[in-house]
Amino acid sequence: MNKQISAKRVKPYLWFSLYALLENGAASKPVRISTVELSKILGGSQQSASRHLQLLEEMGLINRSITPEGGLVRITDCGIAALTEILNGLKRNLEEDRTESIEFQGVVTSGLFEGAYYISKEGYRRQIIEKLGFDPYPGTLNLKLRREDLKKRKDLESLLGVTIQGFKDEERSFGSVRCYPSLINDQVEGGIIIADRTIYDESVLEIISPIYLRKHFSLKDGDKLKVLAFGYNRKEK
Amino acid sequence: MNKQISAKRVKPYLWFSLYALLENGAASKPVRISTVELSKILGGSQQSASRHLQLLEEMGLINRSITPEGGLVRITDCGIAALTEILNGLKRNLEEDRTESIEFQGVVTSGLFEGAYYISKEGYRRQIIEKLGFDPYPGTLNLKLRREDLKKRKDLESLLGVTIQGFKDEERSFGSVRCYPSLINDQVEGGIIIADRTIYDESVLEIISPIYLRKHFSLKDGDKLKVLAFGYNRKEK
DNA sequence: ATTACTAGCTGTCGAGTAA
DNA sequence: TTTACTCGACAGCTAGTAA
Repeated sequence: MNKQISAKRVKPYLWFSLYALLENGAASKPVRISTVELSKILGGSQQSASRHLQLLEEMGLINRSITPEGGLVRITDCGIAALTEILNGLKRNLEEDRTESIEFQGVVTSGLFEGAYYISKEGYRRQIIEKLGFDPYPGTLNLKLRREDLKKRKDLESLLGVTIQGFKDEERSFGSVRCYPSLINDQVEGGIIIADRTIYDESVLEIISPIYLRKHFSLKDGDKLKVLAFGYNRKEK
Repeated sequence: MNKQISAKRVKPYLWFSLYALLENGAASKPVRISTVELSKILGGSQQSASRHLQLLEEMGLINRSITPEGGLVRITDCGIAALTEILNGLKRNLEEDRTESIEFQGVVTSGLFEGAYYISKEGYRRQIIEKLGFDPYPGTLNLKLRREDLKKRKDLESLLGVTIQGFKDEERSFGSVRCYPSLINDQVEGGIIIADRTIYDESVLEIISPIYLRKHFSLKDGDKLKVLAFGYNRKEK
């Protein structure tokens, strides 16, 4: 992903051309589409379709390789971002409040063993009991996500979770974190913790649970684990 | 909702103006917004914003009442439809496969007592046992939805459910139906049946369950019932 | 068959301005 | 302050055509 082009910077007519490509499956894989075909879809001329493709490519929103049988077009990550921006805007404003679940898979890794310190703070613990409905084991399990699940983490963060308020004790202050109720390996309840200012990289999920997960599932570093997280769309009415 | 204007007929630049209005909360309630304010949001001139509003109104996508303090703008059902069309397109193509839950509330009504006939057909029963995981009580419960839940029914239908295939017996043929696994009154598992060619009006949900719900909850016609239905976004990858 | 250039047309934009 | 008109400028469109 190069320079991020906000969807707002993409002119409306080009955005709709990009959308037409999306509708024709150019998101995940390159798609064979001629300028004549695209013009039919857009309801314009072949010349305009051609120009749109040139401009979209120039802006880095699509990749193409042109052959005599028609161009091979694929939307870039940057293009997907421009589309997703509008998707999120529409969802925010049009969708009812619903719960959604997102499934993650990853492998167990060792963290910095700081989790225990934070979780055992009464300020956090009390809220977890109250809002998540369980008394957390004093420690967190770190899950390194598969590459293909990185995008899902962003999806999860775009959902509403349970907010655990920050607080102060004698020594220092602790920031707010969000928590998404989760089901671990289809079996154990728990939660995913997302700190608003995280010290972890985005490919690691921090998991809490009422029980000691490493022991319960006999987990060693590198073992696979599945986590099903729940969040809400935000309500706007 | 008058003549249905497909989002495809709305010119890109007008669609984006409509989207800007949505982002500013003009979906559910009228919103006070002057042409100067709108022009700032759109990054254009006051004159263009004014023209866009005129055109959107002409097309029936918004309603306005103009006052000296700035116009009061509300997006019409038709306008919402034009926005939703794009939302659904984006969702279909960008979203991962996730389960979503939708909650319905309604009151128990008497149906035509045909449910028992259909459910007891082995062709349906076997599939329900296999795909839903329970042996259905031979009958359906009809739930008359609240007005505000009618839209949710469409949301539910836009999700993927479990398909119960049609079949033939000696006498006649039976059509396919879709079923959405559900939780009734937070307690009993069951499913919502949506026939592809329904004889019921859209404000009535047909519910199946392994138990006789009327007896279990001591239900009389007019009693309230809550149903939480689960469906999947369609996968496109 | 393709894509994409040039030329000329059309429609959108925005400054000025009226109501 | 508003909204919205007129009209000159030009962005984006299409037809014709080249490669």
